[in-house]
Amino acid sequence: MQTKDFATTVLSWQKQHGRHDLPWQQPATPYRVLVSEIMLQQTQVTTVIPYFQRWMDTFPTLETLAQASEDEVMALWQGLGYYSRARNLRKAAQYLVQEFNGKFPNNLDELLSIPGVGPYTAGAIRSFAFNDYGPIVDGNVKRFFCRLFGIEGDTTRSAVNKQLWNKAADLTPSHNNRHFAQGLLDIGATLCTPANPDCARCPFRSQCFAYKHNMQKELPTPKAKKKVPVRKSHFLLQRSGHSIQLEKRPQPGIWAALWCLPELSEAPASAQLAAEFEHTFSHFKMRASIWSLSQSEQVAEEAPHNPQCWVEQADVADYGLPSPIKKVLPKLWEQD
DNA sequence: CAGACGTGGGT
DNA sequence: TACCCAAGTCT
Repeated sequence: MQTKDFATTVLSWQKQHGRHDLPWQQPATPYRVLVSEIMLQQTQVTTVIPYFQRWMDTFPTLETLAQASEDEVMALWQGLGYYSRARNLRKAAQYLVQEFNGKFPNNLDELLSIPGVGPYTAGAIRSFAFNDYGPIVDGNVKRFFCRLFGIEGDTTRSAVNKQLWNKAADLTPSHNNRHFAQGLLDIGATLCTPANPDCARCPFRSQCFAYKHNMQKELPTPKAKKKVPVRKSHFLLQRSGHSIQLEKRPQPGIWAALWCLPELSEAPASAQLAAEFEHTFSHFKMRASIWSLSQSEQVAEEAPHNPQCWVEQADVADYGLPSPIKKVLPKLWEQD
């Protein structure tokens, strides 16, 4: 298929059936595109929308973000996951203000030098913000291309990945990139879905390898699934009046830079079990116990390596907490 | 290269 | 329920 034919079909479909009312599309300024693309990494559109709105209300410009504290940023990002994105987004704003005088570069190499911006996001910024040639390969495009062209094999393998990027580079037009990129994503997100793709409405049906060979379920090649290990975690509940003790999580590691109950290396000798929870991450399952010490034992703690603080119940919302911790907090406040 | 890195929606 | 996996990047 020729580049022009492919692009023409995508653009035509996009105009009629694509998404035109996503919050970050109007207006698609470089800053708004950057924020949305970082938020959308491995995260669904419906989850991102309220976070994006709150973010823009709080940090309307690159400069306001560059001046924000890490804690402010983490508090706004709490619940969205992959928190390095939030730390990097703040660094990105500072970097762009310092090194580029707050004006976004539009070439690939300089975009790739921005913290948290990889090949996909760099291409997305070029396409969405500058309407320039900017090939993108994300999960949607991978799925669409693997089916359309009959590309087999684990898409995380470098050879397969390279093949997909070469396809994208070839098929991406030199005009109308904003609508082309959106069309590519929308075809993947609304037609060429992981389960039960809507082939009947697909403009590429007649050329699709997977449709022709009835291999929609086999393509893209499913990843080998690994089972996640279980790790035991212990947290310390210390209360004083209406306040609770929090500790800033170290970096690197899970929940880095969030505030959390202090984590212990093992269960305390004489302590009361205040609560338990299980939380499954992408790569392990946490089985957590929360321990409260009696009044007399409360001071007996080693010098903390991480910042600690006491927070009033009413002020907890100002702190970025891990989701399962935030969920268990009401149960903890009820206790004596 | 393989693993770390979160959470919630959809089936 | 359990499992897949989402507009990926960094180390």
